[in-house]
Amino acid sequence: MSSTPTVYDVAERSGVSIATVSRVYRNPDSVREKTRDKVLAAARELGYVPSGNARGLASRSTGVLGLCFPDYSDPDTESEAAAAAAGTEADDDHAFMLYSDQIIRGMERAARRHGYALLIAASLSGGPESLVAKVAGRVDGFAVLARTVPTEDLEVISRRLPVVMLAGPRDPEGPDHLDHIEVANADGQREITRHLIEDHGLRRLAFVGGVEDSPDAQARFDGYAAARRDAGLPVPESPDVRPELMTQAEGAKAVEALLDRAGTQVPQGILFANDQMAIGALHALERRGLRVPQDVAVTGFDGIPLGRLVRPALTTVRQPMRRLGEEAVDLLVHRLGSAGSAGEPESRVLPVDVVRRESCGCGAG
Amino acid sequence: MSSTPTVYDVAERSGVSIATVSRVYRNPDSVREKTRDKVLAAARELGYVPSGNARGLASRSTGVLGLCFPDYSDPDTESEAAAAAAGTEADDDHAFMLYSDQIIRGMERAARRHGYALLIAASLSGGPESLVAKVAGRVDGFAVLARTVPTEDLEVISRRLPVVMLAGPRDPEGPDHLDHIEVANADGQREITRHLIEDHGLRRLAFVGGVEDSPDAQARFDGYAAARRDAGLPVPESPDVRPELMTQAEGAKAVEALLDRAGTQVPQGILFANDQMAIGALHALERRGLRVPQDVAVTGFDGIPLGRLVRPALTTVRQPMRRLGEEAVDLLVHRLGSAGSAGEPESRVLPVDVVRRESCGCGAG
DNA sequence: GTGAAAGCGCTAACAG
DNA sequence: CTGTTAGCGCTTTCAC
Repeated sequence: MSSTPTVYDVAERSGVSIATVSRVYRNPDSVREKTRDKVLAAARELGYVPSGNARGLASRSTGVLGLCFPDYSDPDTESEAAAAAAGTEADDDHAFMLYSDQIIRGMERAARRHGYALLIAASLSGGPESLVAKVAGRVDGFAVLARTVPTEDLEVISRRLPVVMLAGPRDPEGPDHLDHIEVANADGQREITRHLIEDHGLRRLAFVGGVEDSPDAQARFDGYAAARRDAGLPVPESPDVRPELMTQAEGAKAVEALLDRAGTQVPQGILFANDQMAIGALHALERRGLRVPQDVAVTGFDGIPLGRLVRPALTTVRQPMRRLGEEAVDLLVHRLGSAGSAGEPESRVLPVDVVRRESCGCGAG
Repeated sequence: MSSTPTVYDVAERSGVSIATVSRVYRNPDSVREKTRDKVLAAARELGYVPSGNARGLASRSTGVLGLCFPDYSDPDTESEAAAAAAGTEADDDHAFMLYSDQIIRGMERAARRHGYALLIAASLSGGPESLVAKVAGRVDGFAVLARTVPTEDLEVISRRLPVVMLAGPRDPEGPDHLDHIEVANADGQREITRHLIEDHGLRRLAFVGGVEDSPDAQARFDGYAAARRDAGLPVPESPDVRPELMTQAEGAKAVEALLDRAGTQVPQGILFANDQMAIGALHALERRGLRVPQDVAVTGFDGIPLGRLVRPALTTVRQPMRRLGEEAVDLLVHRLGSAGSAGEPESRVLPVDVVRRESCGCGAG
């Protein structure tokens, strides 16, 4: 800690100019080896570490990319401790990778390949002071998970540095100079629905949707509806059940509701807007004495790791979350390149794929 | 992205001085509301975002904490693509959270609570240029996963800002002003070994160690040896098998080696230095017609989520990886506080706990 | 409550 | 290959 040496100190101690010290750190080969060693030695003795801030200021670039994601995990300090103490399944939701963890991993790796580090922050509210603002001020460009940052803030920020929006539909109200990456929610749900209808011959289907304001869940429902239309089945206005949260517990509750309501006309297949709910449903169905997939087929959406391990293994639509992160970095790096800054906002849709496992009636694999 | 407005632009446009603009962003209450609104409005119109670099430079603090972790996942671009294409279990290792993912999560949350953002980087080599140096220059303090950064670099860096070392034993050769957090590897392994010996009455035990230079694995072996000593059993010099990697595949291989070597004297219990290997072993044992735990007990170390899902569920020693991250942040924040900078280097050992599941012969739970 | 001036530690031309 | 000279955009005393 103490006095914090600077280029001047190192320069003086090694008998060169500050410019040379700077060069040693920025482009070592541009300095004669002997000089370089002298500088490095002095730096070591002094405990010199270049200030990223000063560097960034002078060179107008940070070498850092950012990611802002929603503040999921936070209603915790108490509830998590409780879950841990009880050893309940509640922390399953925590033990496995979250959407954001996967994206972080994808971005970190891609960033590293391009020589960037990654700054992450779960965003809170907006305004000045906000973490988003902090991130924005410290990176060369960043990605934002949908609905994390007030559109208004993004509007301002995206005028100053590249921002790519992840997941969620392109917001027509939002700033129009944002790049945007999403996955093919509707296509995926449509295809998995088609699979149930055509390949397994199921007709009595039910769809369990997502929370009110989730555009992803909405798109998935649209895909479901489209597949029904394709097959000449009645097209519903809205999901058969619309849970409060998209958790395992809510999935189980949705099943109860569906069965209670159905009487003897139990659906032949239940499609869930995400894996968590589908997995919760598996347990609930078992408790009600219904076999999956013999009595009722079940499908999810996301492709979380847990889905492969439950019995029966969950048929689902897999989203390439890691790739989402990687593509985000690619897009940012491209924008940062001399070529990129100009172009039109780009919007990519990543393909998803249907993973047929046991819960739909397909064999394993 | 065009001209990048500064405090001067905002000041001019709103008819105040740059000092006032600065105040609006740093301490809004110190400015009359009317003035503040004027400034904010101008900022919005201009698309002004405060430069974190300039701020950091002027105030000598960044509001960011860092984490450097080893570059695990990288032999990838090809091998991962292959695994994905084949849909093999190879990507199991990827699907689940890694050690570093858990720590990232823990740190991110704790950092956020303290108003910090988190900068992460998988470190490459050392020297100038290195990512570590970049991280060091852009944060107020950071954590390093053991053996990630050349000790020499840390020596220099830790003189300038707080660094906390994660996992791995305290390095007596290393810089002595580093704080340090590790988990009770030896204690945990000793306790789980005792459990097998005393509670299950097993005597013919085998220990599968870790890679050569892993101090964690070494400590675990020490714990195993200690438990044997406690029980009056012969104390081995070294693990019965020492794999190249600590993966599922290597765990399976270790089992083969052990069984081939054992003849009819099959061990009654096999203890693995981590969960991955133990899980791989479960499959291998099954293939060889041995039942777990009836014929042979198996234990792991780490407490990864997958261990709870395999059959039989894995008895293991759980490390509090999230807490590792949280404690790291606490330590850093404390050092950063006026009080902290002084104190002696601190070394914490986090307790682990034995999770008794099925693979040792205990019932579920 | 607000302004003026002096850096923070580095990079970036330009000379030599 | 190395030195000189300006700032980069903000925070900070210190006056007013």
